[in-house]
Amino acid sequence: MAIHKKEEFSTKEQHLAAFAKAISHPARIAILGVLAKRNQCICGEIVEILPLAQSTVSQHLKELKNAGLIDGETDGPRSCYCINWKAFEKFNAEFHSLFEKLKEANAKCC
Amino acid sequence: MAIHKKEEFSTKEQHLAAFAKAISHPARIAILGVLAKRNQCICGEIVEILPLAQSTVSQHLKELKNAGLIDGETDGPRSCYCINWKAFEKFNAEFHSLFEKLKEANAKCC
DNA sequence: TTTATTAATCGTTTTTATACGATGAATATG
DNA sequence: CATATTCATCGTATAAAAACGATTAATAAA
Repeated sequence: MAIHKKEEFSTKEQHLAAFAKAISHPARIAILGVLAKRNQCICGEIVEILPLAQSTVSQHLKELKNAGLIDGETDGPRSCYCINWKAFEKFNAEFHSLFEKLKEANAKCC
Repeated sequence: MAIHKKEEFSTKEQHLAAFAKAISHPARIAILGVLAKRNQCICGEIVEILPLAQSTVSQHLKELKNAGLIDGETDGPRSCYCINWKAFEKFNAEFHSLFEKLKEANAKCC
């Protein structure tokens, strides 16, 4: 990609795109599902459920955390994760708002 | 990535992830904005607006089309694109449903 | 204190994404 | 018919993502 051009778009577009990227892998959607069902759980439990190696799961968790969708805190030698519902809600609203704004813009023009 | 593991997740997870990937780049979100505002337009118009080369825009359009989010048909030497609102609505509903299901699963457990 | 458990990080490999210029095919215009 | 316009595709380069095994750091247990 020689040069990244992502910076040349609006903050809103970048923000929404980053969120979309966070959930653009089935493993990460599956992780959110596990966390929702159990409210919170440690990395090892997720590794047992997903068909992925421990290091790979850890990577996906890191990305979800960077995107703000989950929180994680250490509990002894373990790491306990849970969904950040507030952030998730906010992202959900943002996405819905994109859809509504597109429809609105379209209605104005036609 | 040695081996792809995406296939080992559920169809629903794969489907939603693919949709998220389609809108996971600011350029593609911007393209949707342009299409919504003008209802339909040709590739060249989008190229004039975005800070990207013609071939790059064409690639992004192809991805949006593959994801089903836009339709495109040739009009002489031009290619005219527009948003596939039905598909977009469906994806929007699917995404919203993910959020609701996560909340529901979480409510059951706590 | 030694040992085991847990998970993050490192290093590496392979695949995919992003971006561009150049080419080519199709159609429109002179 | 020759030329110009438009855009998709090709080839290429670089960056990022995805996956794994191995290592390491931290804590718990023996």
